[in-house]
Amino acid sequence: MKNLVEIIAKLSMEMGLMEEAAREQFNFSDLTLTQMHYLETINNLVNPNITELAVALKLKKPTVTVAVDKLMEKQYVIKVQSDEDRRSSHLHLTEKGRLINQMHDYAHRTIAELIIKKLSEKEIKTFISLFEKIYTI
Amino acid sequence: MKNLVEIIAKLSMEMGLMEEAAREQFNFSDLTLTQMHYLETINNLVNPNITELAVALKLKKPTVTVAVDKLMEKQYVIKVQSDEDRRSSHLHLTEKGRLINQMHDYAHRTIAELIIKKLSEKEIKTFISLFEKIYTI
DNA sequence: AAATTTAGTTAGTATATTCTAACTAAAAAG
DNA sequence: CTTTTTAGTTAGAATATACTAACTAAATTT
Repeated sequence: MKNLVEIIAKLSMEMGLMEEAAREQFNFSDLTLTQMHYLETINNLVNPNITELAVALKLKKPTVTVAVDKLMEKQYVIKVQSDEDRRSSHLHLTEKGRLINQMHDYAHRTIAELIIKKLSEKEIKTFISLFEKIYTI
Repeated sequence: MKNLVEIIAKLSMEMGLMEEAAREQFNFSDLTLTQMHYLETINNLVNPNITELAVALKLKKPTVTVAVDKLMEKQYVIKVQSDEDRRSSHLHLTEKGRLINQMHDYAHRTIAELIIKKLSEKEIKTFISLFEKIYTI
C-alpha cells in the first residue's frame, strides 16, 4: 500500500509537469488560470448552460455570466440559444477553445511515450490489461 | 500506443477528480485557485526566496511580494531571513500551509485504494514492479 | 572606497474575480 | 390567465492579480 501511494504520488507529479509543459507549448498566454479552469469545466460538462456551469464551479450566476462574456470576447466560447428553453443558452468551445483538448492529448502522449520507452512489448500489454481491470465497474 | 494514451487520459481525469474531492475535504475556502498554486509551488521548490518563486511562476517580483504578503496575513506562509544574504528571505509553509501535502496524500491514497480493490495481491506486485521500471533513469 | 548589481518593497494602475441587489423575459404552476 | 419560478443579465462594490516605475538596502565588482 505504501509503495503504491508513492507511485501514485510520483505519477501525479509527473503528470502535473507534463501538463505544465504542454500548457507552455500551446501558449494560452491570453488566458488566466481561472479562465483555463472555466474552459476545462465547459469541456467536461459538454455544452452546459450558465446555471450548470455555475453549479459545477460553485460560483454565483452573475459571476459566471461576466466571466463567460470575457471568454466570448476572446473567442474561446460561443453561446447557442436553446430551442427548448429560449431563456437559456448552451456554451460551446470554439475551435480555439478546443485546443485545450489537444493540449491534454499532448501531455498524455508524452507520458505514454515515456512508458513505452521503459517497458518491453509484453510488459506494456500487462500494464494495459491491469489498467483495464482497474477501470471496470 | 492508442490504448495507452487512453489509459493515461482516464487516469489523469480520475486523479483530477480525486484532487478536487480532496480539496473539498480539506476546505481551503479562504484561498483562491491562484493562492493554492503559490502554495504548491513554494512546497515544490522547498523554501524558495521571492526571486526564485517569481521565476518559477513566471511573474514579476512585485507581483509575488504582494501575493506572498497576503498568504502571510492568512497564516499560510512565513518568511525566514537568510543568514548568507540579509536582503533575502526564504519562504516556508506554516503548519496550516503544509496541509496541502496532506490533501495530496489523501487523493493519492484514495486512488491507491481504488486500485487495490480491483487487483489481486499478485497483480498489485506486478503493477508496482512495472512502475519501478518506468521510474528508473 | 566608489560604482554597480541584486533582492526585495512601495506606490499606482489596469484588469480579473467574485459577490449582492435589482432587474427582464420566458416557462411552469395555480 | 394571473402568479410564481427559473434563466440569465446589468450595475455596483470589494478583493485579487498582475504590471511598470521608482525606491531602499545589502552584496558584489571594479
